[in-house]
Amino acid sequence: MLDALEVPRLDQVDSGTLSEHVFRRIQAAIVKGDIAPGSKISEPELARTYGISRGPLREAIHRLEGQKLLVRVPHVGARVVSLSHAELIELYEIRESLEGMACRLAAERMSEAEIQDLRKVLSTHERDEAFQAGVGYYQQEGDFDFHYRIIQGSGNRTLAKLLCDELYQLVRMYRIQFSATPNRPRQAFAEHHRILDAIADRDGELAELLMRRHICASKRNIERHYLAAQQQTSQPRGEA
Amino acid sequence: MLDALEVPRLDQVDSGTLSEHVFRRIQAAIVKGDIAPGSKISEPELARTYGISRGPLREAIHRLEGQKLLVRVPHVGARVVSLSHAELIELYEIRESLEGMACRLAAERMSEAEIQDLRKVLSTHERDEAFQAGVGYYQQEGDFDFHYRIIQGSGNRTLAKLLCDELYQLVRMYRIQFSATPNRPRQAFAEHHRILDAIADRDGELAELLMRRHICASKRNIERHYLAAQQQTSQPRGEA
DNA sequence: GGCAAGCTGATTGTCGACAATCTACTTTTG
DNA sequence: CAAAAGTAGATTGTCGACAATCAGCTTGCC
Repeated sequence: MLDALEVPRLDQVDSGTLSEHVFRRIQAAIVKGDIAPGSKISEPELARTYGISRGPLREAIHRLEGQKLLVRVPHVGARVVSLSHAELIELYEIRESLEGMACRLAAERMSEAEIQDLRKVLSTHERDEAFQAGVGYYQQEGDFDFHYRIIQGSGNRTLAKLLCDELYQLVRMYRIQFSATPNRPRQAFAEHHRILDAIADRDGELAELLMRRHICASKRNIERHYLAAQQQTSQPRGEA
Repeated sequence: MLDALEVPRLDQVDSGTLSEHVFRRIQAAIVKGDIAPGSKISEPELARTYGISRGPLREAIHRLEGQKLLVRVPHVGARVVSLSHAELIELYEIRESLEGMACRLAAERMSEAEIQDLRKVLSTHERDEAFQAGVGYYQQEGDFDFHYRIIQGSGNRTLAKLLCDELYQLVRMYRIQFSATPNRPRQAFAEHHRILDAIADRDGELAELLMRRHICASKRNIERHYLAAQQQTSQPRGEA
């Protein structure tokens, strides 16, 4: 009778403050693209939408700004972030450095059980997502996301907070935006496997190198995307 | 007659919101150590101190939390951060990776004028601070700080925002706490010179390596500090 | 006498209203 | 007719008060 009475799902509820609740809802809406990048955030409108006052809403907005999902300018208001090509590349360069380091540490510190567990995650992806032809491959989240697990496995909790709490949702947002690339998922999957092999071999140096190359490949993929989009807008009747 | 009338000091004022103002004041108080690490932040008390209501104060607290100078727990309140030994080391490992990268980029992208300017900053430090025997060497701030300039020179604005807007004040806080180390300032100064030489030579690889070693040396210096403090507390009458 | 339960005081979370500021439109002027 | 100034509306910033929650103490019970 006391199954789940006293324990209020510690990992999901995160305190029942309205601010926290609304923060997560808006976060999801932005990452999923339900609120368009670059669009303006109206405090009174959102407050009505979620049925709360502007107080906790403003708190949520500030936290979203900390996650780089919103850009705020005093006396004007907040807008959903819309990274320029250059800014997105810069973000990936930072990831290259940080996740490369995390991967090296993970190779040195992850337990055998964690490694085996991660291998299981990869094969789950292989089974479930191969059918979807990679459509949803990039929409994995949290513990089901390869990169997320590697970072957690680094053992550097400060690094994990930085990457997973602050930058992760932003990366995820753009990951979803670019998820329509045809062959990239299959390639990324192969790269993940090789990275995990290096970790299992406890070869930190190689693991770091492979992770850096993996992120660099994603970066180039985005660059190709932008280039294609630009050609399409500058020469609209070229191939259409 | 219109010298500085219409232009309200763009770089200093940052909008005249109370929130912004109080944010900067509390930030300075924490970094300088006027508010002790680990001490609790009372909203009503601070609101009285600065003569504002709790609204803008809470906004300032949230921004301080984003800079990792405060740690907040729901329904309990905020405390000034007090990094454990392990967390401080983790922070320096992250700096090693990120500032190493920034230094490589700076070697590739900084203009000759910027390099010459930075050399001037170093010699200013040499003249002014050599007399103070390094007491205030670590209290340089913003554009007068070698690391800050290197990061800005990297040209990666996303990286600069991350390091200078979010992590910088935290680093500065601990830099001030550990500033009493006798020989370290002189050594750090020599290392700065060698890093700048590598940048002037446009040797990105070397510049990155030297910066990483420089930060690693700072890290070891901190470790020595902690070790000494621990020996003193565990064996109080050993050397006293 | 020690420990647990209830209570008191203070603190944090939330709300609605007022003031300062910005955006967009209208009006006026060259 | 175009551009600039003025104005109206809405939005953001700020405030004080009330409700929910937590920390520490007193009280009662074993």
